[in-house]
Amino acid sequence: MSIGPLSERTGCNIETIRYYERIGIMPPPPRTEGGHRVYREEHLKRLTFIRRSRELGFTLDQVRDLLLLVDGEDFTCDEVKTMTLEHADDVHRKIADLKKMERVLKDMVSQCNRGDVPDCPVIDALFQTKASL
Amino acid sequence: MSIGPLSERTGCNIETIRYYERIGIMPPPPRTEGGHRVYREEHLKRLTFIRRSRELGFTLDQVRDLLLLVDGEDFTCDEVKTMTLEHADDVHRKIADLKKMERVLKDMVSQCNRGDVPDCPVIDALFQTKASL
DNA sequence: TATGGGACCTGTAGTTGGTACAGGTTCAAG
DNA sequence: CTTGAACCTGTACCAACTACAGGTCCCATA
Repeated sequence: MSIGPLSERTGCNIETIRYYERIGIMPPPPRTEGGHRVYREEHLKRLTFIRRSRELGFTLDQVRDLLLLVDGEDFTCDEVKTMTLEHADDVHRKIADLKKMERVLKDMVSQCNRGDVPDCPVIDALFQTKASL
Repeated sequence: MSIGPLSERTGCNIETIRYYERIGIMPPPPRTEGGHRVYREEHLKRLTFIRRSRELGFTLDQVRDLLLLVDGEDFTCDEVKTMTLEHADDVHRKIADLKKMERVLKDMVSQCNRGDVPDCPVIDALFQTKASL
């Protein structure tokens, strides 16, 4: 399988696959005589793992750690669980922050009923420091 | 007021203030003979506006647009309202995405009760493509 | 077997929103 | 007048890709 099909089967951009190889989270595959990359099922599996982890918001550094555990085969379920829970906490905090933002934005907009006058409560609110965030 | 005090009063990093000037969202202030930047209340007000907008998750491009409206003084409340609502929608979508992530992460972890065995349902799940996201 | 064009190659630069120096100058207090 | 804190410019770096430019390879068709 060349890089195009791998890209299609994983939904991962070709440039991104090469990027992953460059930064060392995908192994350099064998090449044809002419220099084209040749992939096998193991590469597909690994790339799927990476994409799935990224979709779930793990950073590439976290993915690297997960892959170390996978590659070493000496990981414990507990280590993985800890990493995942820590990440879940991060996500949880982000959600809380965004909810605050959303509330403030909606509050500002709700002040705003006056059509096309130039006096704008949203702009006024943005000039206030730390009103309610 | 020099850049240090402006930084302290706005909570905005000195390097960031200079960066904002470089990209053109803060106006170049007058200088002392020796070349040090000298700020007045109007700069403080503008930088506060920028920081507040950033805190609420507006991108610098959006801030630029808001500032155009503010500077032109020909904006209508309606334009600002529209921009803010669009941004609020973005935030809302991000929250929804993160909630999905959180749910999947917690689901994966909940499979995981087995202490220190090497067989790990989280890792297994990461090898699965698009199980439930 | 020749050929055309799509797929592939490398290397570099750009994106967003800053941060982190290095190496030099200025300001102001004592 | 000295000294050291604050300031200056310019460049490089971060994540996680994306987007070229300019060149090469592969393989299906004629």
